[in-house]
Amino acid sequence: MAGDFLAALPDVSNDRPYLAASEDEATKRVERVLRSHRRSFSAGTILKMEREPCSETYCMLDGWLALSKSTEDGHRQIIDFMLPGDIMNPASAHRNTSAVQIEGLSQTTVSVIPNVIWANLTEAVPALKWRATCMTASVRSRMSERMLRLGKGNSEMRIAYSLMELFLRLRMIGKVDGFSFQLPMTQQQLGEFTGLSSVHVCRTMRRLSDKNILTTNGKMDIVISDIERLARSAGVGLDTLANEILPN
Amino acid sequence: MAGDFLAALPDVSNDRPYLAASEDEATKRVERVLRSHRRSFSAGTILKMEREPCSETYCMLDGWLALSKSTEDGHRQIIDFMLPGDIMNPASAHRNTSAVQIEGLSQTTVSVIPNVIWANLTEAVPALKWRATCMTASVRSRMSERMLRLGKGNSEMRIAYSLMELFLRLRMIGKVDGFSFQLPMTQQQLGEFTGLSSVHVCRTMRRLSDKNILTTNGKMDIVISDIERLARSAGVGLDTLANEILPN
DNA sequence: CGAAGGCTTGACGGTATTCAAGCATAGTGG
DNA sequence: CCACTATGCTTGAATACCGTCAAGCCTTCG
Repeated sequence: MAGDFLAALPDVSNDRPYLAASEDEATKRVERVLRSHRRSFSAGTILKMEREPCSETYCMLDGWLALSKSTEDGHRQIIDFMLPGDIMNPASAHRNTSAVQIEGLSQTTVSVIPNVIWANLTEAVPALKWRATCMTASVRSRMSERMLRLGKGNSEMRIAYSLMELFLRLRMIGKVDGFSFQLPMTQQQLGEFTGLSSVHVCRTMRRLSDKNILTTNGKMDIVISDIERLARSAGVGLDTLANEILPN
Repeated sequence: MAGDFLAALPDVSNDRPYLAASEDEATKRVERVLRSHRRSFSAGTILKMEREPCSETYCMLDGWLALSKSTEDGHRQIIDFMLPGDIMNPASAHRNTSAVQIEGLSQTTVSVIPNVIWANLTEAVPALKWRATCMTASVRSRMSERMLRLGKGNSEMRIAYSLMELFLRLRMIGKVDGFSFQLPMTQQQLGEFTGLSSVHVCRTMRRLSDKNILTTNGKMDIVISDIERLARSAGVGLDTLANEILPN
């Protein structure tokens, strides 16, 4: 499991000459910390509410989490999804409360690591710190892309972009089979991600389906049948987007 | 100038026992680096284009910057504004290109510090590193709040929220006089920030003005006359928002 | 004084929301 | 095995919100 957090890393030792412990020892230490703070949650569990005290860093081991915020009148916006290998600190600027609600979309395994321990760990394992830095940039990049489409895109662009983003992220962690993948969420939740009503998500996906850009079976099993046109609908090139939002 | 980046800091030495150089020496070193990389730009200057190579960290000394992304058909979304005291690294996940376009909205002074130098500096001055961490959380928090409103809010909520956010940020750096402040941007640009057309920005601000919530003079000089009702329109409490988005 | 840029207002049309009803599927208990 | 329910997807109709187009006005600057 811990391997997930170190294996995919670029060789950092060349350009960042930290005084690292030996590779093996670092790996073991990371593994130990991840294991000892490991917790599992079933789908639908709310791990943290908005503004609840929070001083932990979350390392995703398996499953999906949704980070969301809600208005007083009950509307909800999903800010981001967390997938295996992702690292997240949900703290607001005040540093001791969570800026978002954290909810499991599926059976989920997470290491919830107190910030003090996390700080020590990243000090000791530069590769992990580097990974966290890349993650921060990755989150910011994809949030920016989504903001652009929330502000200026129509429903087709929003849905197409979201599917592209999730496809790329899932592909990186080996969770797609060719061009098909499954999203553990309802159309309602995809709407909360894209800023659309569930009804309009349905209509928009049908339109994409009618254009033979993708196929669905009504259970959020997606097959992209024309990635080029999907990318065009999303308003971004596949490789361009991959470079921008995937941590390297 | 450098004082701006250290003065407002919380006393970190208590809960984060880094081996810090003496206060004075650290301050001098930060001042030296900031000064030697200082650059000034006039309003309208584009400092960086989207996807342009970028390996620098930006420390705002004076003025306003807008970070934006554009669609192929020419629509633009302003992702965030940078104000004096802010620290930003515009890198995408790929780490060597900028995820956003950077443009000056006013006469601006910035220290543009190569990442290697920045890394050394923050290693040597823990207070600065802590500030950068707070800035990261602050940016993420306010982006989340804005995403919520881009996705689920109407024009009044978007405008009201944006004015609240900018009011709070400006107040923190001493740029408001009571409840009045100036925004160095056109209604077109405020629309690019809120995901609205300039025409609708105009109408919405007029509506807020008709309700006696604020007054404008058509030159982006804003006076908030009823902060409580502005907060209600924005869908957030003033203090709640301050806690969430202002670095402490 | 003329030109340029930005604000304002009206009219119109398009996109997305809401409300409502019907359908399909999976799970439950008799 | 079969109602029965709950949940989510689908589709239609009516409505609301916002964008676009267009014209007029004001201010600033050369």
